[in-house]
Amino acid sequence: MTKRILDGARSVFLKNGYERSSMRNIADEINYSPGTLYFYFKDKGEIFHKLYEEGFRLLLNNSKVLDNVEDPFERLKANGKAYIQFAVENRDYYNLMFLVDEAADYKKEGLNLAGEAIGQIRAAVKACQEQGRFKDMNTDFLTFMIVSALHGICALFCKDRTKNFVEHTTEELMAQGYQCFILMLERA
Amino acid sequence: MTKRILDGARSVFLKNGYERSSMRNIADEINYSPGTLYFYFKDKGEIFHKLYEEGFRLLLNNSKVLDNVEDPFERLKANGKAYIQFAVENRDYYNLMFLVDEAADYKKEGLNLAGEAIGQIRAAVKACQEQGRFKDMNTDFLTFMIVSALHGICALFCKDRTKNFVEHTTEELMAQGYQCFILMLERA
DNA sequence: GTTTATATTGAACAGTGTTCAGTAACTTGC
DNA sequence: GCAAGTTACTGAACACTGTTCAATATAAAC
Repeated sequence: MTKRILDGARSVFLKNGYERSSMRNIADEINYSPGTLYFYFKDKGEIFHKLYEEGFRLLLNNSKVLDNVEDPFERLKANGKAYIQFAVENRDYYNLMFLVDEAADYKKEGLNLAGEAIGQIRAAVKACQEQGRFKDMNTDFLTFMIVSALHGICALFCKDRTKNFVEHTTEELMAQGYQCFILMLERA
Repeated sequence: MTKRILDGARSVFLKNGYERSSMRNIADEINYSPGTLYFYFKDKGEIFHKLYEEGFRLLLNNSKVLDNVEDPFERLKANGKAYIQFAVENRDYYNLMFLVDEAADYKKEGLNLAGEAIGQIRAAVKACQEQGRFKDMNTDFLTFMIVSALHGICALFCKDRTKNFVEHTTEELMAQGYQCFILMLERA
């Protein structure tokens, strides 16, 4: 049962992180012998990739409801907020999706989930421009910049690099830092 | 000779990445027995941390010369540019410094190198504010936002997540994305 | 009931970080 | 010069890692 293995892997990966989880850990979790995992999956990386996909579907489902927001700038703002919220609520998924090297080996093949997520942001940016906002800016570069800012906030959070702002909690930093960013986008 | 070990470790770590480098790899590189490394260093993490420090000194030296730039906003812009340039030219150091979990375990003790780097940005932001710029924004949140944007650009680069912008090269994306960001800061 | 397909095992291989008794090579004191 | 002491270094061993594979058990088909 591949589902049983994935359930075990999810539990172990999201508890200890990818690098610190072993095939034997997963096998023990579901009372399997380590060899059995290789009957259903090519290697550790393939199990990883299934959870990587799972994370993206979660993220994309979260942001799909925001397509209803008509005003493109409001939609852009909501997308960013949802993105950060996803990272906070699913820190371990976020790590798997964006900060584990393993992902790079599988990125090319098949459906491009990261590209789909970026596509949503890009579409909102473009709609903003057609409405008169960000007139003098290149769509791709602006999109990349926005994605970078969002990812930066989440990556600092995921790798525990927020302790240098002693005056504020991590949650406050992320929320208020994002508000700052939005404020700047509004004025640009 | 700790220097000999660090030279070997630097060469191996920066070639294969931290997780994919073994103590035996390092020992082989300098014709030592694996056990010898433990005579000079407590564990793999301690070797890592020495190179982590090395990376920060490199980064801080790069940006120290920018203290001469009198205008605070120009200084801020130059700092960001130098930061991105550092990541491009020292991708593996950047990974070690900001994207390897190991670092978290050593973060607390002694001199806070990351805090020093952030302090420079913060000082420039504050000077900008005293000059009338970013008047209505909180210094810490704005600093965090700027650091996030810079880190986001570099983290996407380091983890090879720039392939979704097929139209442009990675270098172009980083440079132009940063220009976009600067443009927005200018108008805020 | 026998054959065939599917599941599952656990030992084995080469690799990992780490420890440690043993040895070699210098330094010091006389 | 020679013994004592310190420092440097070795390589085997331990428990772990991902992965493979012959052997075995379970289920399905005829």
